[in-house]
Amino acid sequence: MGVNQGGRTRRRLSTEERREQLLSVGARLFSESPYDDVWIEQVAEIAGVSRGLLYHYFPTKRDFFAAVVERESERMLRMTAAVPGVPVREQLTAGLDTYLEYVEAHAHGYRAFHRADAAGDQAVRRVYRRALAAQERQILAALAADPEFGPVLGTRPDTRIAVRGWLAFTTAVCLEWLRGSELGREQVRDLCARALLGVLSL
Amino acid sequence: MGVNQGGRTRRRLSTEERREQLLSVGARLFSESPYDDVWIEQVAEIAGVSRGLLYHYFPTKRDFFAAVVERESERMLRMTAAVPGVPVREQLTAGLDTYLEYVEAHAHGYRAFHRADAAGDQAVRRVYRRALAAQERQILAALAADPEFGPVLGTRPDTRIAVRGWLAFTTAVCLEWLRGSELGREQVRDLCARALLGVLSL
DNA sequence: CCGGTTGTTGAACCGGCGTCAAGTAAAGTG
DNA sequence: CACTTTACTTGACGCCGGTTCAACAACCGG
Repeated sequence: MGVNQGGRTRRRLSTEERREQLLSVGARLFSESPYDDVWIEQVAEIAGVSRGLLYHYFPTKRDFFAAVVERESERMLRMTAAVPGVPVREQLTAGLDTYLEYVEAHAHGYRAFHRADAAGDQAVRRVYRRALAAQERQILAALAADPEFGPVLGTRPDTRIAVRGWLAFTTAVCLEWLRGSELGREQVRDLCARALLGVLSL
Repeated sequence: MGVNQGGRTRRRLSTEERREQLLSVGARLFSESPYDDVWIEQVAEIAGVSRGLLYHYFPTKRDFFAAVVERESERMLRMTAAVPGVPVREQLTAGLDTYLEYVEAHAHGYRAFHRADAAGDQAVRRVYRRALAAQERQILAALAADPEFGPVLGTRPDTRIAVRGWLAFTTAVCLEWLRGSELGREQVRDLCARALLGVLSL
């Protein structure tokens, strides 16, 4: 009694702490294995907690996954907020630098986040799409505000899709980078920057 | 007796026909719902067949999904085979045209195929990655054979990653295109072509 | 030290996957 | 028209992971 399977005495955390811990474990597991290879029991065991507790914090496994994705998307958006007033060509390099910094620092969460693209159900997808749309909006706004790009691109209908595609490009490159890392951060940054300018080529 | 739930008399197909039919139904369902929202029973019912028969053709649900993905990847590679000798700038437009033709004609399969990216287990992922690697190889070979691109790009380490990223770009744009289709096929083609040339910009 | 609040447990339930044995009937073969 | 072959059905069962819920125990105020 009073002990769990690890042999340590049970610790009672605050709701916030426990929630955070569970999401953290989830991010790690979901980054390593696809959705249905992640056992709810596995999450509980690693967290040193019972299966039932997870269902106290999250209604279903999917909601749990959605929460992991949402937490990561919030963190990502917070870190990559645009700096208004600066020309796109400069802002791009700086923005990509912080983005890549985030990717390196939260590789697990980043991978888990991008699993929501194809793996999730409607609810998970909605969270994912909202995050993507926010990034997209951020970029489009920065482009529109720039005297070099704004006037030209505003009139073209494919600008939005191009930006969305570029996000997919960047994501794929980053995931590949995390995987093998045959490239340095600067190379990745320059490649992605070149890609955006190329896609929008005038 | 002698009738299944649809009320029609049972039809006996050849192994190949039945297999093809099941994969076809699978492609449709997997394109509409994520992996675990697709019941094996649902597939059987739509095919007008018993649950047991599916397990006669495919050992497990995952093998079934893997077979759907593989079938689609084969079809895709068959249709987008490169034409040697032709300069990349010309080949690119033609190749993208057939690719987009494939995407439109087999939208279900295309979507189902790209679910394997994040949804599948190891076996499914392997099939997916093999298909992607084949496309990548195809493009790299075409680039290497071209007098304009070959000599320059062969020396750069980021060419492979750039191509992989471009595939992600193209995929994202196509999925978006299928979804809302605010763009015409020519626009999508030109956008993707511009993207590749831009990424490889010298 | 006691009682209430609340984080937490353990076990049972449910529903889909996967198995199997025994059979049914549609096509080919003579 | 028998006879064989084999695609296909049926239904029952075990298993396993997601999900539920009543009871428990750790902390806190009095």
